[in-house]
Amino acid sequence: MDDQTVVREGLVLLLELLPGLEVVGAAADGEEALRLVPEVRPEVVLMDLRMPRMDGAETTRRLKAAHPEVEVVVLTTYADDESIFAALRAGARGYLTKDAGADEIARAVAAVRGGASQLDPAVQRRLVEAVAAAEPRAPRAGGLPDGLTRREAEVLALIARGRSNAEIAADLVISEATVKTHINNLFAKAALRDRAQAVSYAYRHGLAPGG
Amino acid sequence: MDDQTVVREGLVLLLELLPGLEVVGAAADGEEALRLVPEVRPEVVLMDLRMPRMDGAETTRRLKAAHPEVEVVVLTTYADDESIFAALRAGARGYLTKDAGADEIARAVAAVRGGASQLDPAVQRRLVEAVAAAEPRAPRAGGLPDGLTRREAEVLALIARGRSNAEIAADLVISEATVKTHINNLFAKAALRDRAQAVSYAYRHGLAPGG
DNA sequence: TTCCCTCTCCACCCGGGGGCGGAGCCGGCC
DNA sequence: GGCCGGCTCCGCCCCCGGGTGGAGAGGGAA
Repeated sequence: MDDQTVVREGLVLLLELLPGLEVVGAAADGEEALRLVPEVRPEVVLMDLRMPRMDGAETTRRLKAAHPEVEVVVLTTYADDESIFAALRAGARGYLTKDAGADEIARAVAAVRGGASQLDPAVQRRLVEAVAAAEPRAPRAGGLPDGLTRREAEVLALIARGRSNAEIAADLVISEATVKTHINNLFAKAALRDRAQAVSYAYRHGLAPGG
Repeated sequence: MDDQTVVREGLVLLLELLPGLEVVGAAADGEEALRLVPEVRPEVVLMDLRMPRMDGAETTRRLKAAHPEVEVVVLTTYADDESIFAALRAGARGYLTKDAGADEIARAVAAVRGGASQLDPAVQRRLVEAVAAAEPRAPRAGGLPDGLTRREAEVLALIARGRSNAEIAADLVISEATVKTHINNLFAKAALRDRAQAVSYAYRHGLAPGG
């Protein structure tokens, strides 16, 4: 799918030449694509990101919602992080730039049909770095930092959830005075000044609920 | 680098046959590799993950710490999530399984030398799915949530760093009154009650420095 | 020009948060 | 038995943080 007619028709011709690959349809924009897919039942959709009326990411999202079995390979000129992650989150499983040759397109299509992926090498690098930069997610089980007790960690988790002392007291069914004691103790142990720093500490050590 | 002598020597022979690729050394385990690298100054290191004495991830971590310019491509039989993410977090920029052909190894080496990556297709799929499943990390450049202004986001980032109002005022070279104004505005926009909730908000939206 | 938004600053109020000292209870360890 | 650490609670003090209302300067858009 591509909004530039010349590009699209050239691409169709190119793809028809490839063995093991059959072009069942072509669309000029997202809305046309969504109409076309139920008719022609493709296994794989090649998707441009920049299109009029509905962009590729949104089209991909709707396409996967309606037809989860259809695999989407993005084929676009842009390879910025924004586009890449938006497309992949929308459900695309391949991502090629338009300087990819016909053989690379064929490999990518074959890969997604086989449950794998074939991405542009630069995109692969972006993903590698995104994964490498992701937090190593501290193990939830045991091992509290700085000698915090279970109760203190529990209070800390509630602080990280934005609860006030009174709310924490209600949550744990203890008095507010006790909450303050726990807080003072954990502040001393973790060298924290106030609850704002405590929230940050909780996130960095994986003690925040869902963080 | 590989601990099985036969495998290692066979690999060396294979790689020597590839154009544009020169084998400058081979090691049986991580410690030997760390000794060898400063001597032979490789551009790219092929790394097995399962090795005696020091595993590939740890070796990669130390190698990148001592020689950040050296690129590491993992070449292993295992492609479970655990191994993949551990290796990439350790600093590897390529990941191949041992059913990769010589040409794929050559492509991977060339890719990392060129600042890109060439991963095993199955590994690519794992990364794509990891990224797709990851929380929609708000884009750092532009696109602030809930209509926050740049200044408000700046103040928020400092709050998330645990700074007091007075410290934030000093950091931004404005009065504390202005800081309080920004804070009140961003609290209203983001529906926050206090700075503890603000820190949590900052982390969830990727506005916290390093979070 | 006019209007709106952003950024800047002021004064006032007050309630929650944080510091400090002290205390009792319980269970585990020496 | 004695001791220690965790959990519970109390009172007191004080200041930072947050709410409100108001105001002026500068810039961009209509």
